[in-house]
Amino acid sequence: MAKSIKTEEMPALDKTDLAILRLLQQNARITIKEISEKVHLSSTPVHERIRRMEETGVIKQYVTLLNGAMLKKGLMVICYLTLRQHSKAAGDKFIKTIMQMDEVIECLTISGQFDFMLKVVAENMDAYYDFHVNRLGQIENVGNVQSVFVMGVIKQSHQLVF
Amino acid sequence: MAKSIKTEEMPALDKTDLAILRLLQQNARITIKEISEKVHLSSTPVHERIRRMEETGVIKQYVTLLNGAMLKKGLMVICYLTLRQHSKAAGDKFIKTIMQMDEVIECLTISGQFDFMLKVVAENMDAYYDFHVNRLGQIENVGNVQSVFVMGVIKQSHQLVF
DNA sequence: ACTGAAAGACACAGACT
DNA sequence: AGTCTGTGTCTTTCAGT
Repeated sequence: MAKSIKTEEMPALDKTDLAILRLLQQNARITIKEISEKVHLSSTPVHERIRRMEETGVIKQYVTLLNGAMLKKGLMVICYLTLRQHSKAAGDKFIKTIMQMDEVIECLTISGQFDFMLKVVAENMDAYYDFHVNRLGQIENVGNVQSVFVMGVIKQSHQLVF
Repeated sequence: MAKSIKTEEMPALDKTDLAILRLLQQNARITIKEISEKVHLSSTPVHERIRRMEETGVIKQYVTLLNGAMLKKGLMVICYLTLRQHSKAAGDKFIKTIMQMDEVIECLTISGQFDFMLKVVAENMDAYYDFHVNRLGQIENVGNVQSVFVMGVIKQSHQLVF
């Protein structure tokens, strides 16, 4: 008999797993040896636990965060928009287009008066204006668009395990 | 004699630096050896370039992205708020409080009708309600608060170098 | 599920071009 | 600014508890 359907397969993480995740969250390039010392285990079980968490999908990705201002990506804009029609096909087409846009580093579907929230990076205001008019504006089915400019980044954490 | 003051020290990144960043962005745990092979260099200059980019701050941090749904952090909320007074002291006090709140994984100062945009993670709606009333609501100087619920994450990229 | 040992791979520093 | 080479350290596998 089949097990009950779950949205996410839960691999039952223990305290050691969470301790390992806490360390990896803060520094993805930490060595397994250093983790082992901090969680008071030899490197073998730490290695195996990380491998398991990568496989089950608890660990999604190891990424490097870069300084936008030093890479000509100093402007960040939050961009809200509605679609004119909300059919599955229309939504999928919009999503497919957004996925290919490198400047769009985040896209969320949200509650409220707008359908989507985009986080867009650009070199400056001219570049953003170009994106707004010539790239967003070219997508069919896009209704209202509203831009909110980010004046400062106070906090940016990626820690889901405290 | 002192050098002229710059907001960001520009280390003049060349194509090789950008290629290295592109690889590190996608996988922070990639080995230097593997990078060297892909950029057609020996490991010594790659090692030195990475060290320099870490030091100058182009590389900010290596982080591990985890699956929120598997860690009882399935709910994401965008929370907008205004402060009642906008003095430097009042703002700093608010920021200090936000910094200590683990559930707040992002905080931006924004243009428009609100002062701040917060990204908050919670286990479920009850937990978020508790955060809203007992944690945010307890901070003095907070004026209007508006919550927008994230229904789906379409895209989440951290790539500033394409 | 863990330890400890051992082999292989890698990082890192030095000498040199 | 790069290659090559050596040494020490880390990863990864395996036998054993």
